[in-house]
Amino acid sequence: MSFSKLFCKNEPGGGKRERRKEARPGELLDAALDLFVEKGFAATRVEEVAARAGVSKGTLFLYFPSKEELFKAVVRENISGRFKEWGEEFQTFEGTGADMVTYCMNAWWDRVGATRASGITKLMMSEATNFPELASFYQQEVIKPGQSLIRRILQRGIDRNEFRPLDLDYAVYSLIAPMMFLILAKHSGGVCARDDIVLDPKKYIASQLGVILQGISATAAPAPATAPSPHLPT
Amino acid sequence: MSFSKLFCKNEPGGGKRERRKEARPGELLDAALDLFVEKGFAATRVEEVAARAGVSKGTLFLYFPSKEELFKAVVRENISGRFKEWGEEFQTFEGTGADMVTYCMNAWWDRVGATRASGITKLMMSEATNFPELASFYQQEVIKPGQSLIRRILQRGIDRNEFRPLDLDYAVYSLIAPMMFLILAKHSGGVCARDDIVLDPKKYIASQLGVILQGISATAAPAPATAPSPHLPT
Amino acid sequence: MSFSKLFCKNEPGGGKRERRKEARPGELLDAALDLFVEKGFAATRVEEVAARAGVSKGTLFLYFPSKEELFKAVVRENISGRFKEWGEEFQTFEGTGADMVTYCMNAWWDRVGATRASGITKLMMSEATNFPELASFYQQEVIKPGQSLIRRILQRGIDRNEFRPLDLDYAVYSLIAPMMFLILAKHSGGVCARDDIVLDPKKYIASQLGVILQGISATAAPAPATAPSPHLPT
Amino acid sequence: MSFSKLFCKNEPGGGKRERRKEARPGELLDAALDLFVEKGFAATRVEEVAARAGVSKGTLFLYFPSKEELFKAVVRENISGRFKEWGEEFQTFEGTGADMVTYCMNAWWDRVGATRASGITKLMMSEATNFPELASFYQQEVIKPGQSLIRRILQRGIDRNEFRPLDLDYAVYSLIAPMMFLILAKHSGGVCARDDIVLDPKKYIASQLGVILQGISATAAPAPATAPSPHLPT
DNA sequence: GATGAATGAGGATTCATTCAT
DNA sequence: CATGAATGAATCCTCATTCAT
Repeated sequence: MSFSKLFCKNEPGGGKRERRKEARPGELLDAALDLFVEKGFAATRVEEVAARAGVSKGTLFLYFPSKEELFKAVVRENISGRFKEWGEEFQTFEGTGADMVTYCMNAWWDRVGATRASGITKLMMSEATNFPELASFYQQEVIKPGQSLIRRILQRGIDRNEFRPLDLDYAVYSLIAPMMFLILAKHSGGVCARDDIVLDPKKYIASQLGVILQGISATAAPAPATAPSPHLPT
Repeated sequence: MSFSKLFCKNEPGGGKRERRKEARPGELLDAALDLFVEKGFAATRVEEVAARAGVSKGTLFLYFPSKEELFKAVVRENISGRFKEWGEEFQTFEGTGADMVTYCMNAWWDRVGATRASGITKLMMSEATNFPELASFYQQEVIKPGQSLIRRILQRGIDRNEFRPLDLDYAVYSLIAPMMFLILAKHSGGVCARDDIVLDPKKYIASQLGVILQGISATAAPAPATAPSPHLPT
Repeated sequence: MSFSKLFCKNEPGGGKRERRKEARPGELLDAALDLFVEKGFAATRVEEVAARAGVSKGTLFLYFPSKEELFKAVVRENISGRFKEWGEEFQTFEGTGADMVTYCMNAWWDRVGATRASGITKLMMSEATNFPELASFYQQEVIKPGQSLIRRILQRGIDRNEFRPLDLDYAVYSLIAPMMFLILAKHSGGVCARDDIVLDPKKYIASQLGVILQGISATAAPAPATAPSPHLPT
Repeated sequence: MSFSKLFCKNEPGGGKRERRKEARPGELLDAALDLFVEKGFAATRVEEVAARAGVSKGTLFLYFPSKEELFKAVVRENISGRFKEWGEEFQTFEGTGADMVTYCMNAWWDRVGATRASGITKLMMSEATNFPELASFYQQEVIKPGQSLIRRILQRGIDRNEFRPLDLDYAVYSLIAPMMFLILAKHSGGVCARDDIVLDPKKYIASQLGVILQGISATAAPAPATAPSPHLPT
């Protein structure tokens, strides 16, 4: 259930003036998302949010009782609760495990990573400790469904003898970490990747897939036992 | 060269008052690191930092002229400029590429990831846009040397025919992303990983290494061509 | 051109809230003038200024970005740039030099000295070294035009053989010093004049004029040569 | 009775180290005088005073229990209680009234105006309202004795038919205002006089005496009746 | 005595929130 | 509904004063 649905009617009817009026909360949420992602919660001023949405400071408080509630609305609004939908998609998926992983990562990028909503990931990272209830919400709505989905994909590949046996509790991160990193790189002003080499998302995903798929393939030679580092100094 | 070294002499000599004088900046930086990492720059109150360091508000300003300078000092202090040292270590490393990668990731975790200094990664992510000059500094001191080191490790493995040919501009992220993710997971209050399944760092690293090393191995069967997703819907 | 004119429209129209909006800067400047003159810049608290203007602390900062800018505005606002206007008045003045001096001093008192704006003189004295740019401004806007005006008045009298020849570089102070003193006496809590004998401004001016006009008169016997003090001890 | 006499023994005996020690309060008073005159009471930091006196902040509080007491000591120390002494000087003065006035003004300048102690005049002007008890003290010690002295000088001249009859309550200011102005000009960073024409104190005094002495002379033609200004506009 | 590290009350400034228009 | 002027709690920072060494 999307928060903005409560306000933003999709019917195109009505004059431009009226549509704007009705669109206010959505515009505020959009503006707030951008600013919260860019500057963080505390460093974002409500007046700036209002200004970017083209309304006055007071108007913001007509729709959101406080800055904190605005923040929560931004997060809730932009959390893709689409995992059930995706789950069903994969239920009927016909193809190899590799296809499925490939499709999954690309779809995630296209539908979430590449959109403004992906900023929520950075936001949650930065603000989780300041908003524990949002963190819980995020756990329930994103982390757990997301991991479940990935587990099922990997399990399917293992069952089909396409992937080698894996400890799924940890293997999921072989898919999650690269995607998370990509999203963060996009929103973190160049402190994740080199700022002098453009990071092309599609190439990045292809590169990661190349490693991961070979890395979990059942047909590939097993990786050498991870020997303890020979002479690790303190 | 560590910032706090300039202040914090280890000799226990001197009376209580004087000894404290020399320990203050270090104590303040430690307290500030924790709080900035936990709450972010703007949401951290200087009085709280001072209290955690066991001093009063005013004392903090005896050592740092402003909250912003305190923040910069925290970042500078905790950025490990140890890449050169590591580079030399690897120069003389005798072992397989896999050993080297294994050693590298474990060493990174032991020396950086597992320490409080790793919080800087989260901090930079959150505050990079608010402190562009720090972001540049981080680029120069961490991102670029870190990537260089990893490139050299991968190149060595390729040259020795241990690793398959890789586009190094992207392959580096196969090592970086998992480590970054681990560090962030540690500092982000459960919004990176499931909060009901303990994420054991060593197991995580082992799992990642298992995938990565098989994934870049020259002897493993090549990963199936990453076919374009068969029926990706808009 | 008065600063407050930019804000304080005289039309009484508008509701209470709106009317106040336009009156605020003027009210704040008035309150600030009084307090700065009475206590000095540093010893005046912005909250006190706001309270005297009948608003809260925050409101002051709606109109002036800082205490210092408030101070500058107070000075600029109250510096009478009326010397050009006065110059023109004197251009067409028909009367003796004595009339002119008499008129000048009385007009100065009535239009500046007797008003609250005269406090600026004390302010500039006290704060000139703390606000060098304001001191320059005061030089340009008050000191130089004022001296020019007086020079022209004296020169006219000399040209008409009403006044004896005078070194104008110093003679101007025979008019300026008494007026300055009067203004300071008004604003300095009794440390210029005896506090048990009321200093009546008009009588003071008449007395000063009596001495000055006879003192510069061409028809009066020349003052005895200012003999070096006969037995000045160290 | 000079305050610093309590501390500053004049005997030159003792080593350099010891003499410095004994001289501390005097050095602090000197430094404080300069800074209070330059910046005002509130804007002067005790640390700056101490630094200028070459001691540490804590040392200042060994000699003066508070910043306010330091300020009072500065004022008391520098208020010349020499009027009685001067009165006796004039008791036996043999010479014309003009000589006496001339001597008086020059002596005032040499003994007070030209010294650093003259800064007290500016200080009292700026701070009188903040330190009412000092203002009273100044009244008793400076204003009243000073005016008495001048009254006696003028009265003597009138009695000897050298000066025309004068309303002494106001005539005193014909001597006081010019001297006060000169002192203020010296301490007010160029906001009293033009900053592009050097104000030579001796020439200034000569010029003022020229006007004043002719202005109060009994032999000079009376100044024209100070006609009310013919057409003073509102 | 002398020092200067430490303190914390006090003051400038910000900004989320309210509310009269 | 929308506005933006007004508010005042919250926060950074200063600096007179204290006190252990």
